[in-house]
Amino acid sequence: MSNLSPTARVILGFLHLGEETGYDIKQVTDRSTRYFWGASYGQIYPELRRLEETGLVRSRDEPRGGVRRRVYELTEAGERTFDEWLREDGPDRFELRDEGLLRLFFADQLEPDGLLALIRRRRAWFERSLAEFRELEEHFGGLGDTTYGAVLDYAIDWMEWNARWFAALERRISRGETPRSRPSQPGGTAAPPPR
Amino acid sequence: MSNLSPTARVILGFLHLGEETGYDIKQVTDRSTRYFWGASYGQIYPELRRLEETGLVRSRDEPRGGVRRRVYELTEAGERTFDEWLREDGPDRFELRDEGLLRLFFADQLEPDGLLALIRRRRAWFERSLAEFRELEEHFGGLGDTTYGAVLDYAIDWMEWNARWFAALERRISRGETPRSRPSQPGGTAAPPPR
DNA sequence: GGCCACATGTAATATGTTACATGATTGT
DNA sequence: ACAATCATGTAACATATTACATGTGGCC
Repeated sequence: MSNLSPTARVILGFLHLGEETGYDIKQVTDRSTRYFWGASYGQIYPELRRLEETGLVRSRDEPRGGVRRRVYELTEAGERTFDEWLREDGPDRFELRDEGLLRLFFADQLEPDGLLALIRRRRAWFERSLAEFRELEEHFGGLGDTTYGAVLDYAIDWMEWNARWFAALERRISRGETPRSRPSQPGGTAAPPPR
Repeated sequence: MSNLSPTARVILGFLHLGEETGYDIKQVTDRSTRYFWGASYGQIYPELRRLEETGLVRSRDEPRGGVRRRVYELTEAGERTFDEWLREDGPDRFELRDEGLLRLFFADQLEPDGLLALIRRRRAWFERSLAEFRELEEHFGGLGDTTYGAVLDYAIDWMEWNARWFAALERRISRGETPRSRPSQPGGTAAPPPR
């Protein structure tokens, strides 16, 4: 029963991967897990000290020149706890806060043009997101056959799927059709299989 | 510039749709917006009073027998504010907290069987979710050509897509293949962890 | 009598972001 | 000289969940 806070997991994970300081962890989360599990300084630094009290990490001062710098690493207990969490069969937290979806949910009072604008903005947002993830992929140069690479694949596929879904809805609305096309799939096309 | 808190939007939306009491709003969010925008009593009741102070809603006591009951409705200012929010061109909050994805991200240290178990659980979770949404659809008997019906369609399609994506990943791993099927970068077998 | 649904509310707790304060080093 | 980056940290605020307290009315 690992009683880790969600942020603690991110921290243990990145210490495991070799990150050293709280600053490092923040930098790397901002380019990776941010999209499904963020962390701010206000969480990271206090959590690092809690983890040290619990004995899951240890630290030492390792200044770079005059820059104060505290380097952390996992203890054996930390490695074990992290590994246990990875294998645990508990329910995974899954939470979404999506204001665009909320708007669409309540959008029946909008005239077609208003609705169309809303959908168009959403599709555009997903397309920008997609471009962002593709840049990330390019920046990291492939990431090899790693599971974090697979997560990036997932993000890219997901954004593509979203862009397509809302493009299909957009077409329907702009043709003067109603927002639902059931029982057939949007645009008549089934969701694309993962590559 | 509507300065509504997210929960306030949900409340205005459901009052607009005809819900009356804080209790009603909680019931209906639990069967609908919960998946992308939840609300608990601890938010709803205080928020209703704040909205009344701001003049966006008005209320009266309307007991049912001896059961105390406070009925709310939108004022004109409330309707206007809500409509403005629907049309606003601001950025929409989009936040995801997905522990399963976090696990997959860090799963490189697992042996194939451990990884497979993780993926299988995730696929199963999406399949249960899908069934849940389908039940919802059945329960509501179609929902007609409404935008909230379209949101339910979206949820169903999305869960289907997820189940399929992870089923594909599962197949790859169970065949002894690597987690990624993308054309990988030339020269690179094992890329170093992100630094 | 006991349980469930209706109905309102608060307190404690958890979780998290933002803004700010501090200071060294590196590059322009 | 100044901006950016490295690096640590805290305080204030925002947001939200959970658990609890309270009570009516209907049903078996």
